[in-house]
Amino acid sequence: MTSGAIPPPANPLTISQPVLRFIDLEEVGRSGRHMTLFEMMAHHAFNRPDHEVYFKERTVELCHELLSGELGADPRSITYKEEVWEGGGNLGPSLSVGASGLELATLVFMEYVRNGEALTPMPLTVVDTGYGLERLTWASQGSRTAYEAVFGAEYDELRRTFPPRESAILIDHARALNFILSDGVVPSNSKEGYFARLLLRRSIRILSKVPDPPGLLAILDRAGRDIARDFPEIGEHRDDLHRVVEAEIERYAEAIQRARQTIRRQEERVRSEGGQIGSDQLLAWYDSLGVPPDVAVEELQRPPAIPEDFYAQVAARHESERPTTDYIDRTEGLPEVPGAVPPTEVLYYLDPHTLSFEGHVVHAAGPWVVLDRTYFYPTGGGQVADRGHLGDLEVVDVARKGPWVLHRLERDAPFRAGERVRGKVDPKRRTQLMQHHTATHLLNGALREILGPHVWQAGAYKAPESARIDVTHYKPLSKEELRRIDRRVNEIVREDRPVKSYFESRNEAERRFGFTLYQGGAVPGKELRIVEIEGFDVEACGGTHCTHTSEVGAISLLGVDRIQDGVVRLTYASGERALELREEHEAILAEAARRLGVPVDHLPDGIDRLLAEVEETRHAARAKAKDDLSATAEELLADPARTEAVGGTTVVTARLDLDRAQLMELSRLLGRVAGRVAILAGERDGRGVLFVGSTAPGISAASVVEAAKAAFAGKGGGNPAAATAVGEPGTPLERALDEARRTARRAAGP
RNA sequence: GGGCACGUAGAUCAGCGGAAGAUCGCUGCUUUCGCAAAGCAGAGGUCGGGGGUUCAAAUCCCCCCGUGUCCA
Repeated sequence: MTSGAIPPPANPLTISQPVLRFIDLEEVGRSGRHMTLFEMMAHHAFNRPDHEVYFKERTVELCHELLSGELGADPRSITYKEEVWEGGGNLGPSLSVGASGLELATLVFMEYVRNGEALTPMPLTVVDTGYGLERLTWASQGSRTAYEAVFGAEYDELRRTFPPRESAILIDHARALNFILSDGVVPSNSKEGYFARLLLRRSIRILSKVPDPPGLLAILDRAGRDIARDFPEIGEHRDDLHRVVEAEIERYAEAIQRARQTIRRQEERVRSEGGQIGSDQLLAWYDSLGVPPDVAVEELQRPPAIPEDFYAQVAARHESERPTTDYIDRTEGLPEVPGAVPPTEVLYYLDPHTLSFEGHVVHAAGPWVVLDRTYFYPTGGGQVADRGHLGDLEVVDVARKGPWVLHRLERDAPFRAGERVRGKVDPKRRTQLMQHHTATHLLNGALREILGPHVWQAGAYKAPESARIDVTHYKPLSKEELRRIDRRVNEIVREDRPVKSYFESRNEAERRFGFTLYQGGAVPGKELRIVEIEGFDVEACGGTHCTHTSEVGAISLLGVDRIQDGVVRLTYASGERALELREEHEAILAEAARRLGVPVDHLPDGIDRLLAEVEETRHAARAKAKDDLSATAEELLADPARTEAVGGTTVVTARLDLDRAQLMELSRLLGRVAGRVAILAGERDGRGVLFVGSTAPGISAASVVEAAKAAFAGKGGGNPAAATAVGEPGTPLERALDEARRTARRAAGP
């Protein structure tokens, strides 16, 4: 709007909107004036050379009239401080307006565009103002802090239990939470969800510090009551908001519970090693376990002092982090189109059923072709592009760039500008995409209906093979919820409701359907394309859709994932593709049943039997291996050539055709009786392996191996009970074995 | 989006380069009219997945996956 690309909805324009501000979070309750949420009122003017609305003088005049006239401020107390404002590449002078030292408004006059160091005048100048409603309220009442003026009785009520700062934080957070939670934000560990979590957990912490505290839900309700008059959805979503908050309370309690346990164990370990918990450990616990320092200290027997600047130190821990922005440029790889090329008339919006058409080539470069009109749908809104043919050539991709639709052909386009060309959209693919897109809207509607109004689309993707929708939700979907969602969407399909796609003015659409229209994100423009599934779901959407729900065909849910904290993904297919998948699945089941030799309906039992059999076989094999080794052990002990008694120690020496693990097991069996030394040799990949086990007191297996390993250039080691070494290929393993035996004998000898 | 912590038996966790453990739960036996309880015995593990280093990896390194948490 400031650049003039999009016309303002009105000129002059007034707006009033709630604004969330998190950077001053620590100041809330402390400064007496900061809040996480406030109402910002504004009046704007967009001055074109041919149409001057108003600029500096009139703006100041209007502001002054409001403050001194309408609101009755003493004109002598009103101050104007001149500053330079810069933002979004634009800059200009600004005035900070205050009364009796309190800043009430900012008046910005955008005049210049910055290009590096150079400033060029803007094609249109803009008046941008901001008046803080809460500040005006405060100024008009003259109370000690803004909280008393703004929150009134709700604040006073909390003051009976809490100190001023805590009372202010509680009521401030409760008001902000009412807004963000009823706006579809679900508490989570990233992005806006984290702000919701932060506000909730800060509130819970404050409440937990007093005995018998008021309930968080009650505080939220009280804070929401007033604003629900202007924002009715806050009242309407009350029950859903309660469920979201309750889930978060529970989750936090679990996290703290786990953390307490971890803290106790860690202190025990540190103390057993003679150490002590330091304040740096408190920081680490807060960071990784989420446990506030005062809670951690409760668990410790010898707690460190909590640093005064604890939260500043937390911030310092995160200072060196550099957020990388994975900015994806959708127009990357697309060719430049000369500005003189006329924009493409897009016909798929109005008529998704016409798939064969004629158009004129208006631009062609390499494989890319722009037509004057097209029915090809370009990739966008989470729906992949159509395929088909232009003339005899295959269209392999379709993309949108600015006002043009670009068709990419399988090879360089033989067309010249002005040429007439026949386009054919692949009907099977298009039908499937339409079914998946409409199915996505159906799922979105059903999810909101069944899970609650906090559900908001967080992403979607519609391909011919399958489609998926990501929605905000605070816990995993239960089997029962999935079943109900499945039933509900297929019910709407069977009811054959009309799906209407039409254009409507933004204001009118918002008035009729509310902001839930913007499931796919904000859409620019004064006109919106609305896709309305009658009586069920309405969204602003540019995709191609069926005209009746029955055309979608049966929808099969294929999977559900939690893709991140607070976001659930459903994958599904409908129409022909759903049938294909069903056939595939049935074939897999039939084949599995055939291989198991059971009827399909006995498959689970058949698998159980098979698993039991496998288990049994494994058991038997293990037992047999053990028996074999036991037999070997008996043989060795009975063989005078391999077993000798020295003092109270029995030394068993043998070279066997066994691997490392088997040598180890055999040594263990020989060592069942105390006072035995097992010196066993085997081979692996042409290298000699020596394994020594000892249950004889005073004879260390490690020292035996240490003494013997030089004989076969071995590397290895171990502990007093067991040790092993592997030699170089071609070295005499026998010598190592002898050396080990001599060492053991010497150690055992009298 | 980034940092940190954590993934080991059905559950909760210990072990942090040398022969996979504890507690609870489970099964059996002893005891009891029976239950609870106790004692004894036993089953249960590709130590999240994949690479690498090493004579030797649950343990060290790298890459994934999952969970938690803090910060934008």
